[in-house]
Amino acid sequence: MRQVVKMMRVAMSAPVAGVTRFMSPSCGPLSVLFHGPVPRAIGQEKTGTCLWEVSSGHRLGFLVGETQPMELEICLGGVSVPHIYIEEVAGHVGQQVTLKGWLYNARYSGKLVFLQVRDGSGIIQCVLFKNDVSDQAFELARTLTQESSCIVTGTVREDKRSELDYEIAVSDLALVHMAVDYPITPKEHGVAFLMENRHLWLRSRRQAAILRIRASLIRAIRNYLDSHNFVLVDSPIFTPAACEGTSTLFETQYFDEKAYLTQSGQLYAEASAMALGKVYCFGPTFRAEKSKTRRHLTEFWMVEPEVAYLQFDGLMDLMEDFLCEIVAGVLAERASDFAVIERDITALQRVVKPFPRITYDEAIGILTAKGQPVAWGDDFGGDDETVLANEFDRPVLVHRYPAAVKAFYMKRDADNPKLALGVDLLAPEGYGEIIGGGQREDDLNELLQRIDEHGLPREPLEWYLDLRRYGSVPHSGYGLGVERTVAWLCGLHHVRETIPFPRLLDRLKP
RNA sequence: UCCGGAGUAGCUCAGUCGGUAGAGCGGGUGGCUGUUAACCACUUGGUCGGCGGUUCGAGUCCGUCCUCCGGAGCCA
Repeated sequence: MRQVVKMMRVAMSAPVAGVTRFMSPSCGPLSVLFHGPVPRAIGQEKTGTCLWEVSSGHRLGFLVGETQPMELEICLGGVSVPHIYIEEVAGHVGQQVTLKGWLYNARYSGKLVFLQVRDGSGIIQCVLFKNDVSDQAFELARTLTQESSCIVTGTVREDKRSELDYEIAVSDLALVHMAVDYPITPKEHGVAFLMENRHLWLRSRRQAAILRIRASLIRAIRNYLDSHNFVLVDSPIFTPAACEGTSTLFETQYFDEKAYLTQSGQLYAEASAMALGKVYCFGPTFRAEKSKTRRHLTEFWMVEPEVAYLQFDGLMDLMEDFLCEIVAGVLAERASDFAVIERDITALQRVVKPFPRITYDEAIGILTAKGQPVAWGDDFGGDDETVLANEFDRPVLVHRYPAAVKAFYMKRDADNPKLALGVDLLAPEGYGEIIGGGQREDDLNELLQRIDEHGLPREPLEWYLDLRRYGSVPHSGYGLGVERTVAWLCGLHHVRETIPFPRLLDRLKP
């Protein structure tokens, strides 16, 4: 809280040039309020009022090259007004604070101005009465444009007329930079336009809330794995060749040879698990598939835990416990953001153990009964997953798929070799598969046979086969797609809003 | 890649039967001491996606290309 001990007022008439020095009689912070043209020393060119805080010291010097008159208020020997974030205002009621942010929206009513200011942590309404502030500050408030950066000083007070129950009674306002013709107005816009302006769209209340939820989810994932003694061992982004399946890879030049961007860190995670037991990798993944749906990105983030000596039933237990804890963690941390995006979280609060577990065969039965038959041996489509998920009030685990539709490294079910020990976790409300996992084939000869059946070359997989030559053990793991999970948590129609700068089939910019 | 839809003011859109290019928002000016995507008055603003064709005349009809949107397959 600022406690002004002494105030000096210095009026200067134009033209004044050179260095002006003020000697402070004591140590301590120094606040300077400039009325009129701001000195060049601050790097400003526009007229206005500027709050300049000098951390400590006795001497203040600046260039005055303006041709307009200038007036200074110098507050000496006091404590400067503390800068706080909007999310902290509840703890500063009745106190004078400084907010540093951007203008989100404004309304004017004659001698009264309402500024909605955002600072990344939230949005708060700042009120200026003409009679309570300087003419310069009031004029600035009237002309401040959307997304102009500004510094607000004022008193926090509770007021039910404001959306957040709090508002700032402004005593001073300073311009940092005036924005000109900000493209995204407070009215409605189309998705195409917003995606073109994604770098600015992020500033909107809704997008910021989604990104905070994403960050919270990633933190919850790391917290879970780190606290359960998983070791973070990241997999490479550059990979030498297509090791898995038919998915298209992004090709890039790696000095004198070709390299590909990773489409999964799993094979490397298996090697890491043989070294460190319980591991996970967490990074971007690239798929050059020509997929054009609400569930697909060409670049997305995936966390892939892998555990040595973990077998199939234990894997499903782990997936279940993991998902329950990370969902609960995000709900606890970001309740206000779920409110901002108007997500009804009662469905998310039902994400508790145990999850229903059904076999592929049982899933086929459900789909047939629901009038959406699937031939045995086919994989499920998006609509099939939605029908299955709608049968339950929480995520469902679908396990033991036909081996033919699963990757070469999946271990076969000992009770039925036509089935693979793979499991997908389907999110409720039609969000589909957010986790895919399985027990890995640990027998060298079986694995060689699978590789041949899938028509894959052995040579680039020799290092992977070494894992079955030198102390092979049963092991399992899974991969969770961050964006699909965020889309489900937020109730979004499309994954493109779950990542700051989405990369899609037809979008590489911005 | 396939199927469907759309491109008109900075943004969201309307534009009838082929006959002078429209609205709201935004920007600008003025008004208003409690506004909530504020409101009121005035004002500014156009390569009708590109190219070609039909026609006295094309935003409108035809051809073609481009871009975007939605969906499918594949997958997280």
